[in-house]
Amino acid sequence: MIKVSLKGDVKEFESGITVAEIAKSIGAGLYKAACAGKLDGKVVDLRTPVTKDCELQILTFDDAEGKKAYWHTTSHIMAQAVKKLFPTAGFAIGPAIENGFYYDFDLPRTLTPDDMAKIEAEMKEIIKKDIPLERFELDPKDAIDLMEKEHQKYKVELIQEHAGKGEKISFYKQDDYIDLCAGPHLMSTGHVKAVKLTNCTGAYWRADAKNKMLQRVYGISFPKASQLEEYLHMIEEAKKRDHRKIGRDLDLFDIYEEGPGFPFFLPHGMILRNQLEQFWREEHTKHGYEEIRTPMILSEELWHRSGHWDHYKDNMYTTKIDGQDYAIKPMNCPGGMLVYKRKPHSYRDLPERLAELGLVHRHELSGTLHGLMRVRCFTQDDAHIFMTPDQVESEILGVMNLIDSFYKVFGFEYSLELSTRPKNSMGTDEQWKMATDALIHALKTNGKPYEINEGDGAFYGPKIDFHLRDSLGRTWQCGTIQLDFQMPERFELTYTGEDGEKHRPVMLHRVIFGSIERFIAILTEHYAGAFPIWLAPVQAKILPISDAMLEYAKKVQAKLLEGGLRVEIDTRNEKIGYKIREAQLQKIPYMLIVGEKEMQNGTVSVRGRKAGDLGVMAPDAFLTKAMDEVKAKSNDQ
RNA sequence: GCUGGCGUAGCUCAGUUGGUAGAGCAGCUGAUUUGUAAUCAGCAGGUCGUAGGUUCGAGUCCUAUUGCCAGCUCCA
Repeated sequence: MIKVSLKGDVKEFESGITVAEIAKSIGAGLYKAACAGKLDGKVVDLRTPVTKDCELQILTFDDAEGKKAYWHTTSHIMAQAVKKLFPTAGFAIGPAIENGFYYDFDLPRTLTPDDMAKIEAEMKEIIKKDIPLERFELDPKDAIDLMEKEHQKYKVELIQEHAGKGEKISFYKQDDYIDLCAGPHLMSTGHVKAVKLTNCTGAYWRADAKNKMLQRVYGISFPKASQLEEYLHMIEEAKKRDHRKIGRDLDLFDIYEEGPGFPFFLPHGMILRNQLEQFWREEHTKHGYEEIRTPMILSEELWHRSGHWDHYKDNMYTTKIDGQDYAIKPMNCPGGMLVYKRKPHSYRDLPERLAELGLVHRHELSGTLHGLMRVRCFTQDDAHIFMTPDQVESEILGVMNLIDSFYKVFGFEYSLELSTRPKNSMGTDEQWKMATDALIHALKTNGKPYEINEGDGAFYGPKIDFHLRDSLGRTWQCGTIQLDFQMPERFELTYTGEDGEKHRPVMLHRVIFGSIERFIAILTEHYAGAFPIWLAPVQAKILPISDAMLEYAKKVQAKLLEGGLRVEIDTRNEKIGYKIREAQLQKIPYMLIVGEKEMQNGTVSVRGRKAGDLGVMAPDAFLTKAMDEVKAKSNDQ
């Protein structure tokens, strides 16, 4: 007999009893809901025998790991359905992802929406039949034989990779469908309830464009039909937040066919942008930065010197002037180098923090363009910090704090990633080690958790990236801090030290918004277009009830404009309900309704876009309230 | 760039087996002068992404091209 502790409740079982059987002994409901087990903190398959005293947790769909097993099983059900419809199908990989699962198939023809419906119907059949998933293990050699017999070349390739580890290879079998898989899985297909295939696209085997393109089918499943409906509803809601749609609707920005990847900023978008830039300038001035602006077109020779030509020329636009070769800047750094070199520097001048809102152009692949999130021309809120080696850490920490303070203003969550030396890079191992160690040390001092992306650094140095999470759960790289020992070398930057000798400064590239364009896109989706009052293009709209109040409305507007508020009047001959509806749809923070009563009393009736009717007040009182909120950058409107 | 889907009025979309385009909203005009999310009526608006081809005839079928969308890849 063995003792198993379940949420602190200790029970005795026969040694060798499986996790699933333990779940069953507790109740049929739990058995049906069970997705996997957690044995002494380790996730295990439900079929795992328990042979010693332990602590056990039965994982269900409500647990992250359970959800994964649930979705992964659904992906196997999809594969079984595909095998029935396409007996010669090749199977690559089919993991659970953040929301649902996918499976990559090698099929004789491309799938149509009609096929998707058929696969879905077949999956429902398989679920109805409640086919048990059986787990078995083979030696690597036998595993390869089995998959070769099944004509599964991708699986053979996967097993060959695992073979070296000398472990047994596990499989799961449902009827005639056998799949290589580590698990864990549900006990049978009937435990999966509501299923929906959501998308079908191409994807390369091992994500390499040189390999064959497979067909990736995405789907999601839930234990209850209502949960599936809720999920689909949430997706619909998220779509309404799409910055491309809101951008057009609110007159913020747009992209036209005439300039793929080159966005236009419309009047309201320009106000938003200018507010962000103003905030940015104020903060940078406070933190000891000096703003510069460098030219957009510079000679090709400069880009050879900087190393961009060798490492980045495929993404660069070029032009000829008077027969000479020039390039349009894809980054601001070389210009910054020239500015640093304008005069001799003393160690007393350092750090020199040169900031630049620099418009850069990069030739991105056409298929990667996405609204303002990914464009071919964008403004980096760049800065290059030149410093002595012993200033490196405090400068990095200073930038990390500055970034943190910016993101807090918008209420953003972010995660940190450290990217190390890529294959195609400049500099010596020693320099890279020094730079990477400096970043790691700063990260440790800063104390926030971070992930490491091996080989994902810039060609001139390692970096710390700041990833913001958007309303759809996608993460976008915004802020980045990149340490650079190369550029100062290449441009022969120097400063005179305390010892009177020439020294090489260290340089830091950094951005906070990353790209103003991308940041505005994320903001637009984050707020669903309802920007806090300090950013709102129109902060208040005066809605006269009839033409008789127009004169009074203009007086109120003049007063508020005078006070620094962005105010418009809806002068149209429409009913008040209509004007309110329009202002609401335009997400204007405050509506000021003026009718007979307000005109006589010299007041305005204030309506908040979220709060509704806020009562009557004098224009001055409203102005004070609104301007206080602007100043506080509050998001309470 | 690759794979697949799509491209009709400013926006959202109809358009039947190929027989030379239609609605709602927005716009304009008129009436209405209105109290917290859509007043009524009229008018105007499109060489159906572009270029070829098939056909007596193409928004509809074929080819190419371009843009958009989803994903791969890439990255701020």
